[in-house]
Amino acid sequence: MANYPPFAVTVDLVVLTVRDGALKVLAIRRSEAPFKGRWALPGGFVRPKEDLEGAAKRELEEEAGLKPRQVHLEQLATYGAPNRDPRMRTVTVAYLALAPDLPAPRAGGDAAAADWLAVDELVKHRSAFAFDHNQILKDGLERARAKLEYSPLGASFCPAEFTVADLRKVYEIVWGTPLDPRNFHRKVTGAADFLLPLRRTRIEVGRPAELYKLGSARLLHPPMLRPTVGDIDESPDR
Amino acid sequence: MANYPPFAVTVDLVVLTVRDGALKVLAIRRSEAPFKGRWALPGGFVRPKEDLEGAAKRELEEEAGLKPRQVHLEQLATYGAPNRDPRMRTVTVAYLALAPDLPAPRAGGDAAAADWLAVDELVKHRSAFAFDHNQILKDGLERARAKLEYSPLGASFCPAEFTVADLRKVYEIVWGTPLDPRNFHRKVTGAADFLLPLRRTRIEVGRPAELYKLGSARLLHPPMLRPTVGDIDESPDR
DNA sequence: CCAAAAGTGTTTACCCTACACCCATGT
DNA sequence: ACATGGGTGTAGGGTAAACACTTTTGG
Repeated sequence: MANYPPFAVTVDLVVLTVRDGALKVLAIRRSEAPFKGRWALPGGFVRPKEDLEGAAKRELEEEAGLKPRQVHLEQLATYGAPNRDPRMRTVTVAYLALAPDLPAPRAGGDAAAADWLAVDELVKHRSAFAFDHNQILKDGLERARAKLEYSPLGASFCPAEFTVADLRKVYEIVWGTPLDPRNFHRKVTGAADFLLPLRRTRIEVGRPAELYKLGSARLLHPPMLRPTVGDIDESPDR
Repeated sequence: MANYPPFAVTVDLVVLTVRDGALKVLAIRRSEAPFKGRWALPGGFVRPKEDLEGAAKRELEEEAGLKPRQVHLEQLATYGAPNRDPRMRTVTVAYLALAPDLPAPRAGGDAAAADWLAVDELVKHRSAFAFDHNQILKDGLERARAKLEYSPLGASFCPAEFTVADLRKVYEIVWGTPLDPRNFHRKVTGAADFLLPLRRTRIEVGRPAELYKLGSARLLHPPMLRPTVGDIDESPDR
């Protein structure tokens, strides 16, 4: 017990939001070596008397200016390859955060620049985050996409009051696939305790849309299924 | 960078198997303070040049006598409450392992006694594992139960060659609920690439059963749904 | 022949997809 | 009136639950 190998423990955050019609991830431009000048996920050391989720919430405030209240936060996975940080032996506990499109201060406490990067662009250009953050982002995206199917998590991207169309756009953007508005509507309004109607409407264009807030259900049952991409015809062109 | 709070990093294992018609978890009797004499999950420190999964595999061999080859192993979650170990600040990365009922050596390298404990009994008696291992076990059970629905993971509890009835018993034991043998049969044999028939049979009692090995599918589609426990009638008695 | 378990067929209900259609607003 | 999106109805196909029934062995 007296002796054990010492590790540095950090938390890293995959903070996702839907903004300008695209799925975006919060990234920090590194101002120090290693990987100076490269993008990285926000994160930092866990303090001696802080629990892991507490550290994640603190970083969320410090680096993203986001109040944990408004954000869904869950543990994603832990990464600890011996050489993931060239400076020292580090284990990082990654958290996934889903935030509505708030007018949040972009850069946090640190001097480094922070920005929302479009996930599609990152994937197209093979990203190039520092450390193993490409993998962490990939795992976070997959978790978020999978969870939309059976959880009320999509609403975490919406403001407190939203319309069915707002929610549908979140699904379409996160999944990158169009959904039938009519079937989507029936599905989410039909699920017990999933959406709570506010008996008010909001007008944008066309018929006013009913406003909802999230209900008490923690599961969407039956689940919303992602359209199977290559079910019969794999090639979209031609 | 020069200075950071040092942590001890450990891996803990939730090793599940089906044995004597019950779901069992591998437990170690602690021979040292704290929690001396109490049951705990097997685990240990991660070594300086070892990655996390490597550490989990090493513990699997050392403490359970299980070759990682025969076992499904996946990361479960990470636990790092500041006081989870009274001796020092420790973060543990928990792994979930699913093993067939091998004639495995019970006790491993350590002097401490190891045994398979029935999960039902533990839950009934409010367990009482050391540290936060009750929570870790609970999370591991939930993960295992959920994954049976949509993955070929149930077969990890079976030997390399098994019958549909073998697999069904795994599901029934892990979920604690009876399943219709006929619908189960149709479902698992109907899913593409899920089971590979070996064109041989095995005789126990009654009509010989076809032998199968696991196919290449990594997903069971459509999923096998757990019977909803309290769908209408919550009380089983009366 | 009977018991026991393996495996098939059939019925019914539900859910999903697709799309026709109506509704409520702004211009 | 018409454009625009919000929302409902409905027909067809597929999957699941329940259970009758047939098959293949051992006693």
